Amino acid sequence: MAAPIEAFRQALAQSAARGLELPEDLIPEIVSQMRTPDPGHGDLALPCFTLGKRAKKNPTDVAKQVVSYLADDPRWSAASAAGPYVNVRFSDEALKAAVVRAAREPTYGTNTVGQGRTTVIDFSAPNIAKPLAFHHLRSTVIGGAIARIHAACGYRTVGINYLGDWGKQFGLLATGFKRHGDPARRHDAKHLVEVYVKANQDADTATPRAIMDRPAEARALAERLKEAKVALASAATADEGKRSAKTVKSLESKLRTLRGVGENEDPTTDFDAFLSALEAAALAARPALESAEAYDREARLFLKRLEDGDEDALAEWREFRSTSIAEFERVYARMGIAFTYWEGEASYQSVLEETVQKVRMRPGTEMSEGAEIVALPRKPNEAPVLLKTRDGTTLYITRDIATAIDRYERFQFDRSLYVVGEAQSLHFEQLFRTLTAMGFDWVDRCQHVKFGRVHGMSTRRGQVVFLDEVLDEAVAKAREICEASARVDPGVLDDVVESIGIGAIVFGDLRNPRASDYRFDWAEVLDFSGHTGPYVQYTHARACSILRKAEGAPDEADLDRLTLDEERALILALARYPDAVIDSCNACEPSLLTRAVIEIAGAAAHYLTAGNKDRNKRVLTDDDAVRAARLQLVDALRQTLASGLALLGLKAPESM
RNA sequence: GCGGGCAUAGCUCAGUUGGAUAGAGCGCUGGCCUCCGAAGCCAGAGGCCGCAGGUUCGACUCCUGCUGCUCGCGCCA
Repeated sequence: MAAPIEAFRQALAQSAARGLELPEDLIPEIVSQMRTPDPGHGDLALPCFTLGKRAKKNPTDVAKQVVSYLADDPRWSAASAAGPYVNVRFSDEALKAAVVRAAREPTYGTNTVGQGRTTVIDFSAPNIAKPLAFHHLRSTVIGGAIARIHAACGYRTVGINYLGDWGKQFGLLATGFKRHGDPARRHDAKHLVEVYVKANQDADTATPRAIMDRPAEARALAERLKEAKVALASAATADEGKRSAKTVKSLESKLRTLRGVGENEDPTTDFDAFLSALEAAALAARPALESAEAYDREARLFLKRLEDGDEDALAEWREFRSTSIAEFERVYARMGIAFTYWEGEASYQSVLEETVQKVRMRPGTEMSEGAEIVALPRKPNEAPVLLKTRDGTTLYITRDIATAIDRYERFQFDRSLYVVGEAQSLHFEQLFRTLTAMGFDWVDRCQHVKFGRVHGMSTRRGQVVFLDEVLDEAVAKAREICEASARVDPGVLDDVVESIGIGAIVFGDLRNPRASDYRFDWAEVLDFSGHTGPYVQYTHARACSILRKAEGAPDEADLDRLTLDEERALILALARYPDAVIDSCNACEPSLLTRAVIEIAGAAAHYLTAGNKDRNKRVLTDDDAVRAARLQLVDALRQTLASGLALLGLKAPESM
């Protein structure tokens, strides 16, 4: 299915190139120059600055010339030069012919650019023993959308959920269960999470250790503070003084942050009292550290048993693992997420040693502070790539090297995408660099599809927020509104409110460029007005409602009867949809599609509301021929919104 | 300390890879339900695009410096 706008672009570029006697291979460049102008100017604009350079002519003259080449092409209903810009307007006939019929097909927006090619997408990736939490939302939702979009573009799409199903956290859960677990609730995933949280606290060595380090840290800071104060007193210039003052201030604030609970001494006024308070706390923390270390050892021991193939330990591991997975699947189902494969660290345990060997062969390894690192050139201050700890255990980069190689061997991918937060940029940089150094030429097909953070989600008393509960809250809000409007058949109400509530969350996450951070605000999330998921769903439901009244769109209609400005704007928005699918696929950027869908819904809302004021603009008007054409357009709208929402991971209820 | 990211309307954010008069949602002001769905539509007010330079036909966009916020930085993933 050729994308309508792209066809117009190609035609314009071709006319320009031919007319100016420029080589055909400049066409992609010309196309890339094109812009969607302010609607007052036209439907498509071509700035002629670089084109002028190519033809060695004045851009204003070039624009005039290009316009003259478009004169007898029925594709354009208007073409004009505005200074160095060419503005064209698509002829209504060409536009309608290219869009309305096509958009009524469920295949509208699909294409074949990925035909015969494979994309592997690694996304979501929760840890067994931990809950599917709010912070998994982005990877899950973005990854799911990217996977569906690739499939729509004809790629063979392999979605992999790479579980954190191995490692110390598992030992913590298993050993913690003996102390805190309720045997009757062994298969209750929520209970396992509670146990895990407690076990994690039991074995927390970092906190007591930090408390014990504080006195030394405080002394060092105090020393630096003293120096900074001297520097401040003897500062020769105003600039120097400003810098020193800043240093003093920052050191003082660092000192204050060392202050724990119950220590009210101000380090800047009475340092000795402060220090002795810290020392007392450090002393008191020793037993806590010892017990935490004991629990930690116990957990590591369990992991050792697992690695040695101890059958009892493995049986327990399998049991906990499947309990967790069942819970994950329940939540994924709510969000319409599916994976081709569920894999995990555990399945790569056996190849890790072999992987380390490969790295040792090429590019080689070095020992550093007892750990084995990859021999790679490094930027100053850059952390090395640790292959093995000083205890000889491997780290996650080792596993990622192994999985990357394995995935290439299994799927011969053309793209391998890792939908992981931006915070792990360094890790992926190093992973790809290591793979390159190992001699794999397919590394450039791998991409870290990074996304920004979500700020401001209250972590209720420091605990993680269950994704499930976030969804529930939005669904509850949707129920409230739906019950008030009483428009939905009670038999499907549960499904409908589920679609709307979850849709609001998913759509909200996909609305902005994935790399941007965003602020999570409950008031905003639960407000379904404005350009939200429910807004698009609502528009879809309106279209469905009209089609219901008319008992469907007729098979035949004369599209020339679509003459309203509102109709043209809607058709134009529909026309841009297939390009949005391709663009969002190429850039792995679902927000491009989200925006296109919002544009369509906006144009549709405008059109459908115009009928309130002016009866002649109603879809269900008296003139049969007009009514037939309009019904086809509304059907195209309905279909396109449904397809777009589906690609983004939203359901499209027929009433709400 | 080193490295990355961000700074645009009161708030939350877009800005099509350097193009025309910088947009949207929320909030605010005013209008529209004898109903093709008001979860909607229309109109309006609201901007030193953080600051200072530079690059060129042209800069919110690219470069340099500064300020502020944020994230990451060896044996966790």
